[in-house]
Amino acid sequence: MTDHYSVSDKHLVAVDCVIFGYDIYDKELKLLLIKRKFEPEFGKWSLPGGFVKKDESVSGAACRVLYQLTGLAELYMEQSYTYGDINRDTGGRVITITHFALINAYQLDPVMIEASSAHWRSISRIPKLIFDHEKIVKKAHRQLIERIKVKPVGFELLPEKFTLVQLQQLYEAIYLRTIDKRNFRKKIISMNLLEKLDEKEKETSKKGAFYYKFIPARYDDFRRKGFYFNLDVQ
Amino acid sequence: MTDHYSVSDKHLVAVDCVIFGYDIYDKELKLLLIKRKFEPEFGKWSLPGGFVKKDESVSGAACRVLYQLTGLAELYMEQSYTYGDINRDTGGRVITITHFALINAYQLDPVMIEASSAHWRSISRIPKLIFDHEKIVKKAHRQLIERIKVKPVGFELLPEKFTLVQLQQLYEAIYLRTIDKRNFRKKIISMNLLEKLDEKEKETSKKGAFYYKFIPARYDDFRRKGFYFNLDVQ
DNA sequence: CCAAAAGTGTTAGGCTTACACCCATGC
DNA sequence: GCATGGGTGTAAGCCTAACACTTTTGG
Repeated sequence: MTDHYSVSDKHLVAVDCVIFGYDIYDKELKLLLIKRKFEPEFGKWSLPGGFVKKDESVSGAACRVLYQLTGLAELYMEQSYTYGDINRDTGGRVITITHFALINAYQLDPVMIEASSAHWRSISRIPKLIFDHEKIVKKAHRQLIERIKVKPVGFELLPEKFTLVQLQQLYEAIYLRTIDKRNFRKKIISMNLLEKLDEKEKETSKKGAFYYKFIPARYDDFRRKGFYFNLDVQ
Repeated sequence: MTDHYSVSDKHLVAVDCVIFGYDIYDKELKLLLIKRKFEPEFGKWSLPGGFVKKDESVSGAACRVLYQLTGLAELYMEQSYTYGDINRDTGGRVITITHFALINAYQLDPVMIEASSAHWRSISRIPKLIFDHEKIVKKAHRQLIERIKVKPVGFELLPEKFTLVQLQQLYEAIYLRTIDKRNFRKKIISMNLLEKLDEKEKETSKKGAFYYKFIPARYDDFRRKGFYFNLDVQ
């Protein structure tokens, strides 16, 4: 009998990463983009990516790409979608499994970023990207919006200590709309997942705003009891 | 400079299809499974699948697999998830992009099914499947549940004319729980997407139940006006 | 006339939304 | 003392969930 495995076509398989970051100072959701370092499309803006190797899993490849770019392991990462059109990459037939990652921009080593010629670009001012990368970004952003509504992943984008104002601004930056302050606070506080610290953030106001921190263990506990996170608020 | 494309590893890439069907008579959600026709795992239960060829897109490959198995084109199909662990397939390193499809089991040619040694199996009595196919099925089923809550795709699984009782039973079969009859009817009727026919289904009751049909054009119209489908009901 | 399935409304409570003023402090 | 941003409560309305009886008709 024929060996279906050995007679079948093989393909280049890549991973591309939509890396989201957030800047509490200019209050914008950002993407980590690179200038492509090889042909075709040398020097053009692109998502960070790489080919999947023989001896690594697809998610392993995504982690490697992230690690090589940022020096960070253990980031929040999720598979987004797989793009497999024949001519999506002008350099050859490449199937790409895209992922999105959330990183706290403050953990990031600026030297590393510089070395990779990577740059943060605001989600609302994305430059022209190669291939189908703009479509990939749009889809990942829609998925991020759905995700932060129902899973406490927004904290991955913030420093460990943050104010409620900062948390709300993060959600506004992702949703790309404003949120009612009182409704937002009521909802997040009522979930009982935050610890209010005694310390205040005093850079942005005279009165100062209390810092909070997210308690992952409490979320895990509540989840086991059937609780659902929800920050879908007007 | 090195050509990153030509020096990179290539992989076998497959598609696997989780094909959902529904039987209005035994009121169960079913999966179309096949007995594998080559080694390894010859003769074992498996999802229908196939390798992606050089000259076809990933979604094209999924359509081909579906068409070869069922003779049907233009089915509802959606990409589910990509599985890329190194040893997930014992026959070799294969990355698979899974899809789920919804088919109206009555359109299906039984001869075709027979020829492919395919069989419908109830979702609640899935046999042991090869590789990671059980995990694939679970994820696809969860995605189907989320999808039919917010998109009118359930009608793909029913004949063109159906009763409200049948529609509710379909939702119950997918959700794997009961739904309150009055709440369900109120909600689906209030969406104004169904046309009530004059004709009655009289096989299952003496009184008979009115047939309805789904009006896709009305859904498209409402969607454009910002309406959201929702059948997440208790 | 009776068994079997179809069909129908109402109410209570919870959740979402909308909305405006006081507080604390540095300058 | 005033400008700036932080922080707080309530009421209306909508949506969801719970719940039981009547209708129709073939046999």
